[in-house]
Amino acid sequence: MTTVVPLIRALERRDDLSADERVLLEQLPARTRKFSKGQEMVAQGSRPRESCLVVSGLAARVQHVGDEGRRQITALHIAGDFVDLHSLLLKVMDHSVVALANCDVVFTPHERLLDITTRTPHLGRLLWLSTLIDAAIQRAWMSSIGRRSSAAQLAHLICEMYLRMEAVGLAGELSFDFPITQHELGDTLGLSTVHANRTLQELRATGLLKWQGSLVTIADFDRLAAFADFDATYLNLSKEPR
Amino acid sequence: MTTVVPLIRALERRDDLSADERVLLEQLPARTRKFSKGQEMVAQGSRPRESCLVVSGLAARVQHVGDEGRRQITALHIAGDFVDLHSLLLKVMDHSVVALANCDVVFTPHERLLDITTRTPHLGRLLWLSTLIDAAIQRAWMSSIGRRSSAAQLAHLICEMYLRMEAVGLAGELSFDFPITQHELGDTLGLSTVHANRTLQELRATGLLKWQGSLVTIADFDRLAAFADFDATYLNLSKEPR
DNA sequence: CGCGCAATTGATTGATGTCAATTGGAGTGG
DNA sequence: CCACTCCAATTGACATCAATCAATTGCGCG
Repeated sequence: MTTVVPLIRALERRDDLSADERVLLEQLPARTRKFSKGQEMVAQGSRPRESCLVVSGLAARVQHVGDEGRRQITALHIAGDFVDLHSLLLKVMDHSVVALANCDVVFTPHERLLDITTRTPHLGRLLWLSTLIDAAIQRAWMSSIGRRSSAAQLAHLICEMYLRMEAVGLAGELSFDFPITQHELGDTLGLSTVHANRTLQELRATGLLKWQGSLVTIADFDRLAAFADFDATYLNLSKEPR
Repeated sequence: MTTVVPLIRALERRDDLSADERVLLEQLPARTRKFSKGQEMVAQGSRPRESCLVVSGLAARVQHVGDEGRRQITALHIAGDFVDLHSLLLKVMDHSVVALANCDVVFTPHERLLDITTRTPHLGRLLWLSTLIDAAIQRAWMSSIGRRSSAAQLAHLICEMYLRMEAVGLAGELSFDFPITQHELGDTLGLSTVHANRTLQELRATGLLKWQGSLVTIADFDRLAAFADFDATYLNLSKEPR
């Protein structure tokens, strides 16, 4: 099952795995499904019996607000991200998961994951950790939405996505593919589409980054990070015993 | 150790505990400390060796943004909330925890908690669950900050806090004690103090709630919830096998 | 009584949303 | 290859919302 390789790599970024643990993960039943741009992979209000992992593409957690079609994207997920471990214990989805680009996604039954947490508590903790990192990212976003200027907020997001992409080998020389629509960008920043567009133009005008098609290129990471008041601690990209 | 009673009650709200599990929890070493309003109980950037649980009072997770003293409150915690399980695996705090009112807080060593996750995976999952619920609340807040009008956002917060207080027996007849400053309220809603004040007045003017001193009284929960577009699913207040 | 902090107010500026076009580019059928 | 369609990106004008600045009021407490 090469499909779980991204997961193994993702967990190993945070802590060492024993050979046994790696085997356990490789033995996970993995049902691969493809989703095309715009498709919903997990529905708000549903009670999933499997959790899913993004193997390639870009997925978003989406929450619908009010009855006028407003929505907020509360997380973005790339290859190696366990998008939906939350439903393992939360049972009822409080949000939906949508493909923003074509995605390959692997589904694994809840009972097998629970089994892993029982048999190897350390692996269980690493899964737990993965959801804790999601939560840390959510806090960072919350602070961004609430307290940063729209330009700084966008810059912050770009710094984060670059480092996350870079960590899984998806980034080039200060550049990465970010196939997100300005409408969707607005939904993640808590801005209208029009303002998302203007914010993006403002950031381009500073010369700190280029954004052509879906390719984002950072001119100077340190200056961009300074502009965004970005501190990567919350991404937990370093390896520690957990 | 009667100090962990709030924790046991909190976990039991979500799933049944066996007698053994209850004993394990009761045997947790519990160092009780008092914090007065404004005091910091966990510092951003630190590496705690204990996790803490609020026994009484009101605590907030705070994130500092930029260098002009801006800050965002990313969570509020009341009696029975395990405020700082996050540091158990995250290691470095990405936020600090502050007392908004005088608090009694219990600290438990990380190694004992890790030990529990190893010995009783089910209890480990319930601790995990507690952080997942925190994350679900964070998502709801994110959607509120990003997509709701300030009045609806405040109404949403009130609905949430009422149900949470009610669940631990801290609410009266549609009322509860909410000792939060308008400045702090602004920091949780992502608004300036002045605007927090005006939003509060606006909500008072609708007649949906009263707020005298620190006592919040909801006139009509259903209408308030409708106004706020509030759906309690994310609070996971029902009991399920996890 | 007076200090100090929280709450409140008014005036003004700045940021963001909304509405309504227009432009641009990719894909499609002729 | 061209006309056409669709959707994303962009623009301008305008209306609202929210931040800021600067007082002022209210209240608990020594």
